[in-house]
Amino acid sequence: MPHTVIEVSRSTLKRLPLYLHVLEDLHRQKQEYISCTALALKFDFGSIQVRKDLEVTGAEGTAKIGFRISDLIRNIKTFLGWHNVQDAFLVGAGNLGKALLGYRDFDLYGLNIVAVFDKDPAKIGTRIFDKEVMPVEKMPGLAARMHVNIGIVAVSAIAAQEVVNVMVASGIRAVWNFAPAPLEIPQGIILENARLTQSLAVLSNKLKCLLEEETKESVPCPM
Amino acid sequence: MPHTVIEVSRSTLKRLPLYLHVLEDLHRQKQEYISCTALALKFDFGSIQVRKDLEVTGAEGTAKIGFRISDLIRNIKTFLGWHNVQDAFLVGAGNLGKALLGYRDFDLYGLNIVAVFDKDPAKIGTRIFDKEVMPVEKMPGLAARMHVNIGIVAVSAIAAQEVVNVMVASGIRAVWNFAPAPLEIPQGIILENARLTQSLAVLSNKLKCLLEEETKESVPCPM
DNA sequence: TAGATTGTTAATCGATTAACAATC
DNA sequence: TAGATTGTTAATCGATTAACAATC
Repeated sequence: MPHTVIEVSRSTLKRLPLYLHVLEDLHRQKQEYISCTALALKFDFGSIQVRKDLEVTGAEGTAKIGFRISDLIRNIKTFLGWHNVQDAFLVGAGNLGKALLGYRDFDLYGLNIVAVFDKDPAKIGTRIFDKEVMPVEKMPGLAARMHVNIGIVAVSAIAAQEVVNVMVASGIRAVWNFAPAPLEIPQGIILENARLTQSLAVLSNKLKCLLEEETKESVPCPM
Repeated sequence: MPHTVIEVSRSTLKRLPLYLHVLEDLHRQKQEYISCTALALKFDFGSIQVRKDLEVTGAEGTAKIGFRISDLIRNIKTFLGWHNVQDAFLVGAGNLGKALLGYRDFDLYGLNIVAVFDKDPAKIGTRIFDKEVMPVEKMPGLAARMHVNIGIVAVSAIAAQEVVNVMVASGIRAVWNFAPAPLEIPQGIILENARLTQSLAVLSNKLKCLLEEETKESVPCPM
């Protein structure tokens, strides 16, 4: 049987964790089934979209009843690869790095930060959430030994490219970048930007529009 | 002259800060002009898209030369509303809250965190980056007095809805949410989710695909 | 002038939405 | 049975890409 390529849009991929959060919540409340219609009510998009999205994970529902919540959770997690927890290296022991280390739920999302690195000699050797901060030079050796695939960049924009270069040289396959800088990576390495300023840009523009509308008695904002 | 509505896609809005980062970098290096072609090289999308995006900000270039960098920076910032810095309240003095407070560049992006709130009595009264943590109950009074429009939610998923309710009651117009929970807000209030798990989902799925490709000798990943 | 680049209009592509038969 | 919901195919909508004239 030929394994067909499942084409998934970035948009769908981004909505799946939203469903997951709600589903896990309902699961804790001992609810067993949910329909797309009911699930869609939690969001500002329709039930057809929810059904389409769930379809890609291979979830199957029953007419009139809906989907078994435990099945959906399992399907989404498997689809995202969150069942096999991946080890990750974090570079940057600043405020953001600390926040990421302190986020206890990452293991639920398939991520396990196993080591922290920094360039600052003052930080090296200190412990953050029970993890020792190590010099960046130690990354290549450790990456190879521990078979780590994911690297998290939590340094300044200026330092980011250099960090990524070390990561790539260390054999890291996927980079999660929190620095507000465009990074250059070789073909075959995955780069995902978690840029806060993108989200802030959307917020700012909408707010600007809203405030202008009020003061200037101008045209309505497209919201 | 009739003020026409400028329809801007969310995608364009999200790319604008990317351009801005690069442009500010070039500006620091005293470069004066740049063409769309040159700017596009920094990203994994084409020059036509860059030109289209810049168009919405009202930027004007000259053939053969390109765009004046200082003009572009001004146009983008104005378009996003980042020239008029907005005051914001931050709720949640945990690790993420601290990281956000410590991010010194927010004022460049039109955001100025003026106060921090928390529910935890142990945190109230302490100082983080020179800002005193106050009880959430004080928010409504302060919001009205200080005319604060933006509220930043940096609390757990369970506490998030409650926090937003207080924000809305306080007269907050735009909510920037970092909690992994779908929030209900009344019409007319802006909600923007900065969810890390969305970004992580994309990364995880790509990595899963990459790793499966290697082991199973299966079909290539759509990257 | 020649060639690169802008500005704008048209074509393509993909994602969202709608429609409807099948099913429990 | 009737009605709600799934699963799937078709239509619409919007964003990206291409094409090309205008311009410096």
